[in-house]
Amino acid sequence: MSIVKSPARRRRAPEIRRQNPEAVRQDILTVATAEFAENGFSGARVDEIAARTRTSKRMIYYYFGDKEGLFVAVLEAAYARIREIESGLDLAGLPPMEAMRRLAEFTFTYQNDNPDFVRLVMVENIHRGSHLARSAKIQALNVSVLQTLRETYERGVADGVFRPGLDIIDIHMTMSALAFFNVSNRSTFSLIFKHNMGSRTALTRRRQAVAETVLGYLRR
Amino acid sequence: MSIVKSPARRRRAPEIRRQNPEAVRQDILTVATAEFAENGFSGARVDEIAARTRTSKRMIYYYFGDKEGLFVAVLEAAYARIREIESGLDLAGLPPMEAMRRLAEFTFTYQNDNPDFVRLVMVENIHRGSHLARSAKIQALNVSVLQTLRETYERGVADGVFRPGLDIIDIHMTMSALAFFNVSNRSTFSLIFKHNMGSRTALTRRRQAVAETVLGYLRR
DNA sequence: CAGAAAATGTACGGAACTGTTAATTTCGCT
DNA sequence: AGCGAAATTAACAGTTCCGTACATTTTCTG
Repeated sequence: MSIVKSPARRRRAPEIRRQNPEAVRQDILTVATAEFAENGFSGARVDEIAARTRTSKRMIYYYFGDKEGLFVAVLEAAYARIREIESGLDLAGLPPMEAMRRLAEFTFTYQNDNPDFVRLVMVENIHRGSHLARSAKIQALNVSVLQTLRETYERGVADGVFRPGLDIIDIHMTMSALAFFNVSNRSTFSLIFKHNMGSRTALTRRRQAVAETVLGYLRR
Repeated sequence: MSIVKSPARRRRAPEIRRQNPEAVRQDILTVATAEFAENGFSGARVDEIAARTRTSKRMIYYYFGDKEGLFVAVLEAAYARIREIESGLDLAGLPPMEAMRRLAEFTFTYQNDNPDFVRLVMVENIHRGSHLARSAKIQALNVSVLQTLRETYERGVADGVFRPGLDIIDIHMTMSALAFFNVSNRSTFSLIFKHNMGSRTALTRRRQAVAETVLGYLRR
């Protein structure tokens, strides 16, 4: 899938170059992320992405092959970003209950602050994960989340604060679902129930409720 | 929005007619529902819908104006369907805890059995609810859900089995989120965690976990 | 500095799509 | 029976949009 190699073999004066493949690639990715998140895969326009870029449409096809290739790259980059930040949480130092609350609240806050990520995942699910299926990196990236979760859960069981016998995947799914839905379904939900889910107070309250819900499921 | 009147004024031999506006309308709606759910709004093709219909493309424009009008009609019909079935649940006769469990399990099961509905809602959320915003019916349809939920919750508080002070919307949101996510994010989630969320046993287990989670949040 | 490879700009082909025009058939009513 | 309205058909106009062909410039290698 990667057409371009890392340009680490040139010898000198790397700063003076007029051409800058990596920057061009990144520029395209940034613009494409916004466009795909806003309009979905079919709704996104390659011409529109090209227009908002500092480069031309020709470059999109040069680096990413076609529209689908571009979307795959966008998805990979988005997942890489969230996992990188997520792995920075230091949960091992906290008591299990606190650690779980922290993880739940982080998940909620991150997704709320990064609606583009949520929207990209929605779009990819509409397409039945067909693009993500091509990426080998994805799975490796996400193993760590379960690892952290498992460790925290088992500490909690040993301490007697969590009930035993639960499935790690279930716990993760519950956290993700509650955090995700708050962003993904905000439009229809707010519309139908005339309830502004995006306001500062609503978010604080909901984050609290989500954490409570997760902990309630775990608590002995 | 309704262009066609109910054709109840003809006198005899209604079965022998060659023209049948209501059937044509319904035929279009059924086909369009599948197409929009499968491919999203932008991905859906009017020509494709027309081809799978017993009628022609011109009829789509005749009855629904344009592609957006067709999508609005599809959404309205989908919501009407789910709410109709939902209102058939008789929760007032059950003790509060049982009633809540029943509601949570129904929500889970319905959404699982009707992925097209879930997908249409996803699509509409990608479009920020712009289509649903035109429909006045939608809000009225959903008031009843909150009504039922409120009544059940208050009975539970009076009985001392639910803790007081909770927000009805929060409860509904939690139920919806857990049920919805299980369908909406199945593709990416299953892919990333190599966990088949669609299998019979996984569904039974998860439905149980979802009910537990909701009740855990409510329990005193 | 030459020659190769990488990167980029321009312009356009042609398929895919939405929506329309105009003409025809069927229906409801008196 | 016959008229006006509703329903339906067929063909197509006008865009939009993905992807490419071709040419050119820039950078790298030896």
